[in-house]
Amino acid sequence: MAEFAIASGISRPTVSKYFNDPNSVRQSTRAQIEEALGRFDYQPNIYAVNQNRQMTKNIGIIVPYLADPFFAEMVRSIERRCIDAGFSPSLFSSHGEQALENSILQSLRAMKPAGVLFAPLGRESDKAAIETFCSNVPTVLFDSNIEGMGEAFIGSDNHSFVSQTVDYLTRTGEAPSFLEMKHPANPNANKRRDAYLNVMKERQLEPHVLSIEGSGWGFEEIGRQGGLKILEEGGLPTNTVLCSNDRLAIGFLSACFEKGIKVGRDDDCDMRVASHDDHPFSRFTCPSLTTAAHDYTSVSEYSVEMLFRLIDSGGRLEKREEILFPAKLIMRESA
Amino acid sequence: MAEFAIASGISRPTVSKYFNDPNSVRQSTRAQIEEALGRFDYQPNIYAVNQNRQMTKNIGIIVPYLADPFFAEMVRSIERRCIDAGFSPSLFSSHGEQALENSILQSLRAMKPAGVLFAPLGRESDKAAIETFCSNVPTVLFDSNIEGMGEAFIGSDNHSFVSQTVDYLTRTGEAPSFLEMKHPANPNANKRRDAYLNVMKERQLEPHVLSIEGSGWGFEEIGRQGGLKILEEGGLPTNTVLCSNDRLAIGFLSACFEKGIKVGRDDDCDMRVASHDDHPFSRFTCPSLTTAAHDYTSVSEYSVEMLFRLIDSGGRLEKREEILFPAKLIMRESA
DNA sequence: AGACAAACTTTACCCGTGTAAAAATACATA
DNA sequence: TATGTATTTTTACACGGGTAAAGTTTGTCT
Repeated sequence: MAEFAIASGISRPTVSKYFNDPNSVRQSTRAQIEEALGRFDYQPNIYAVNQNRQMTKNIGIIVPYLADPFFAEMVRSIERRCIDAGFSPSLFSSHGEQALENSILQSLRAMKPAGVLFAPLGRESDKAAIETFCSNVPTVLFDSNIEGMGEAFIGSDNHSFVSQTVDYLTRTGEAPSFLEMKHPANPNANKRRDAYLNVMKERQLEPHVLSIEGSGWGFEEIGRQGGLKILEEGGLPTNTVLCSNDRLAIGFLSACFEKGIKVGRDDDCDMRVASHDDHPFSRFTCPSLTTAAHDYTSVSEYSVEMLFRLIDSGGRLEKREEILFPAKLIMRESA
Repeated sequence: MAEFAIASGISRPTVSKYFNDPNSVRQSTRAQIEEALGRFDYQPNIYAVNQNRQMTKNIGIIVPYLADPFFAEMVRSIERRCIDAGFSPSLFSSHGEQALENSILQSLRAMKPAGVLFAPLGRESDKAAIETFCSNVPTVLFDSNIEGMGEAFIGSDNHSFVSQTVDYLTRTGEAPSFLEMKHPANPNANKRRDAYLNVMKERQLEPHVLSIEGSGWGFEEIGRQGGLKILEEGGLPTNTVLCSNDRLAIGFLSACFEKGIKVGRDDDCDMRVASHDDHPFSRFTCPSLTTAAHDYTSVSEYSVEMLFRLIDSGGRLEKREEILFPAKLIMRESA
């Protein structure tokens, strides 16, 4: 940088100031530096910069399972917003493993990021490790809430998802049974089951929860296996099934297909299936999946904005904020 | 580190040596340091470390489109291997955009990584930018080859994919037409078309290439739209369709379903559909998709190993290596 | 026990940038 | 043109650890 400063005819501290914020120097100075930047291809050493800056311009993004296109889409949107705001996002996936989540937390702490956007594993998370992390690094949780951790949580309103699907299904046919994993990895699943029970009670309908076995993040296979078992045992109490999430539904639809059960809302169909999330593939299932869509845009936009607010206010919020976005019903062919 | 050194009773240079390689110090010294590490939670400042080390322990991973579960799976495997070897992987997705790919290349250069595993966008890539990058950073290309760039390329043998599916389909029924995007983003698509034409010629069969419109990375939607158009125009020359890749096939299957065309290998089916990649969701399509599987494990394992070899040999290989792994036919219900 | 190599300590300097303080200069306004 | 303020220059130190050189200690082998 010293060399470059000489070459540009500007002092090193001023050049340093320029790189921290091009607008902090006089217009003529800026032009002079940028002219020199055109001649030489100097760029500051990020390690030296980050060592000395009181705070880095890095933002950590942690998702529980990147092979799920839902998170991949989320990440795309979040990354873009971070870059546009002049931050450097670093992406990490826990790949469904607690050990990996913890080690990400540790290496992220070493990165001294300005802030972190964190979608935890959920049930599999090491609460103590997360609590320690959140007390040291400004963190906004998204997608999966863990009570009291992080300075804010941005997610979707599970009750809104379920009430819309239940109401729609009930209005257009038989009331739905609810298909879920017995031990779901993601806490949203529990909220959705509770919402289902509440909504059914309010509507004075009899709830039927179908809990299937399986663990991990291979939801499609779990949905398929569980679906096959239920269909073979003939244990379906209604002709309408509401799945906890789309990936489970994708597996369930494939089980129905294997068993020759026709899914859809036409008269000649045996069963209706609906679900939640608006997974990127749900439009391409056979039949296409009726579902409740996340407000992807709002969740990612608001998560990032909340993090920026948190960073601006020095890493602490007066009180923990929780913001939930409602779902939007997407009517397709499966129900 | 000075404080920690005093606390542990070991000199700072020795502690520094320990962190670079715990085995480089005497066993008793190591034990003493690790005992102190248990009492204090000191960890070296990664920025200071990386500023001074001649080479960082970072490895960059770039994929063209993270919302494609194929790449997400690949990344999982690659990350794990890097971590196990003591490196810190940094993941980037170009999200299908050339501008993003270029900016990733730039920020990666600033990270001075020990090496980079790079799956380029392909047709959309800025060849000049990539060439500059590769000449400055030890790079191994994977998935998509760009002639002459990087020190090595690890990928799948497209001819093996296509010859296996074509032979299987021909052996068990009508010879396939080939469905592809007219302007595919990924160079593998061109190789697959050429392989199809070659194989058909060798077998003395008449080839039929169905090129559909569409650009970008939303392959499912492209496959669906193109499929609908073809089916409506009745332009299908055979009752067997081989898709260039699974995502296209997923879209095509959904078009078939919409049009009431029964896909499968039973006598009452109208059409057979097969494809390539063994996409994580191809098992859950309706019907499940017959496809040729990537050797995910070998490709990721070998890519990482090749990169380590490249790093060990100082960033240059005697000659550029290209290694292709054959496919494995996965017979399911669609053909 | 003696000899020798391996490992460690001490000392000192380096990396490339942020940042503070004081002095000097540029610009804007009346 | 004088005055005040915004910028820049100069100077100096800090960050946290890599690494080299010289001297000292430890360990191993005969």
